[in-house]
Amino acid sequence: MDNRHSSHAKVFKALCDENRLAILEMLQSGEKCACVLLEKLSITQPTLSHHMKIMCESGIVSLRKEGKWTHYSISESGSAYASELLEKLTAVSVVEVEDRRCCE
Amino acid sequence: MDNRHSSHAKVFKALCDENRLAILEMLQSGEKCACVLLEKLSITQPTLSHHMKIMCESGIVSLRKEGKWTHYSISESGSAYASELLEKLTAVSVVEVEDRRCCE
DNA sequence: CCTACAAATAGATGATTGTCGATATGAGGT
DNA sequence: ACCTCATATCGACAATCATCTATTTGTAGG
Repeated sequence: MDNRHSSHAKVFKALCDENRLAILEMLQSGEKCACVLLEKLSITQPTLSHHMKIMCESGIVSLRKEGKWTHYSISESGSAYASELLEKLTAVSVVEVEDRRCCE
Repeated sequence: MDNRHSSHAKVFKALCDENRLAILEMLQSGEKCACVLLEKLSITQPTLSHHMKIMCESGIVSLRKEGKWTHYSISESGSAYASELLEKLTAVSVVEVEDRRCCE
């Protein structure tokens, strides 16, 4: 339907999986290498890779490549965007309309 | 895995669908009856009912029954909880650890 | 070059989810 | 009691998603 809605949904999809939330929690203490994340989760390497892709594409996580390794961290700008988005989506307009009688 | 993570994921799942975001947008201008929401979306009544259940269970939306009708509105407390949750999940701890060398 | 290792991609599969039509529930009005 | 209308629930189905194994890509060292 609305393209904007599907792009917004993408941001929150990053937060809809238990493993991704666990990853986010680990990243709160700072940048982590994929291999470190991997050894603390009960998932395989391709699955981790898949989750990291989703999180990066949502903007909430960013990555830094260094030789063979990939380091992930929480993107402060991406997180701020997600927070602003959530605030905007749930903001109730002050104008409490009178005639909200709809069907009677 | 962690029960807490799956309960947190539930909150964001409410925001992961285009139709649900469209509904949320409609609710921003105030409480709406299900029938009003229905006529503006290209989905059937059972599908709307399903989406509203998910949104109510997430806490972001609350409902008020009035005779035959059900009126939905954005829950300010539920939204505030979601916002706080997002802030907490993406908060980076100030202690930028030195030895984050992981694998070399 | 060749090997070793980290991460990404491809393809398959089972689970979850969004969607529908059909039916049930529940609340008024006649 | 019965009918009508709004909403919820049921059961089925298709699409999406998380997960796996196998393979490819890419980087660094011998």
